[in-house]
Amino acid sequence: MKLSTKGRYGLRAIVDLAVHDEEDAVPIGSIAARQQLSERYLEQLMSKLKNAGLVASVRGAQGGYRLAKDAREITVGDVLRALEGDLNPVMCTAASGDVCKKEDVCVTKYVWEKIRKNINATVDAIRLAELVAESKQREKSICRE
Amino acid sequence: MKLSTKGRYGLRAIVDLAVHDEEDAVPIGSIAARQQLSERYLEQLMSKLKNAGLVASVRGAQGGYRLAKDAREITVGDVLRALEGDLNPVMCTAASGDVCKKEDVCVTKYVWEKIRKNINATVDAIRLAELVAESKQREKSICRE
DNA sequence: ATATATCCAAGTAAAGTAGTAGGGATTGGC
DNA sequence: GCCAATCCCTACTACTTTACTTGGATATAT
Repeated sequence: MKLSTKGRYGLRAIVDLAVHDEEDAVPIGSIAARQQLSERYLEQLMSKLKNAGLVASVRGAQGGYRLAKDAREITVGDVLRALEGDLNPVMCTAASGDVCKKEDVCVTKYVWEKIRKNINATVDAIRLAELVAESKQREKSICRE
Repeated sequence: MKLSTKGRYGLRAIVDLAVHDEEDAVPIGSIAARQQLSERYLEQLMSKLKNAGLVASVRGAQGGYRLAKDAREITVGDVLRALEGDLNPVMCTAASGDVCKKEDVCVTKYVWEKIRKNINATVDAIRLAELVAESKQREKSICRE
């Protein structure tokens, strides 16, 4: 019942990107340096975020990434699902594909369904913009001295 | 972000035990047969439930397991934590041990904390007795013909 | 051109999962 | 007392997943 590094690193990365998303595109290298992540690994995570339409890339020199939409329009749920796949504690409640055959007999399904809904509602209620605001706030308070 | 078979099988097993918990202790073999689980594997799960004080064992012939307390006093949270350990999406919010050093800088911690609280609140709100009642209900409706 | 970037596809060591296997300890019924 | 049923405990193992690393190809500002 753990989130993998994909979700953990990836969320930190997109928050970092959003914080530094001004005129210029933000290269992976600078995010990796600030967040102390492997550059090559982060590359793969950004690729997932791009495929999900959350970030856009600018290739070539002076290239990098920027948010594909406003930080207020991106939820933590969007980010985590892009990185981790379905946020679903057990497969038998999965939206897609092979559903459990014993579903009318199985009482525990009710439990998994409830957990699934709660997790998704929780992460969908948090917007990237909130984390960005909080992050900028902290940065400021550290630099005040 | 998946629950392992420990949690999935174990919850089914303790519900089954609770349903059949009358005069006699219920042996692992009969639970395994009804739930179609490996007897030897289930043994390990029952051992965890026992260590957590949720079930009690009766050794020797005609032995088996029974609930250590009333099904109304056992929550799904108790069961899942006994089987899976902390229901915690990331370690840095763990109650015990090595806490993340960057906790005052890290905005994502807020997210993990929120998920953790929600998951635990969800599973703590479901009592074993509810699942037992539901399970008996279904059994009855199947046997009615 | 060249340096700076993203992009794409494999490969890999370490850890975790889902069991299996072997044997020991208890106890009810004969 | 003996046997069968049962729980108990520890190890082992095949498989899968994770968390990267590696090697290169492609695009573009200067």
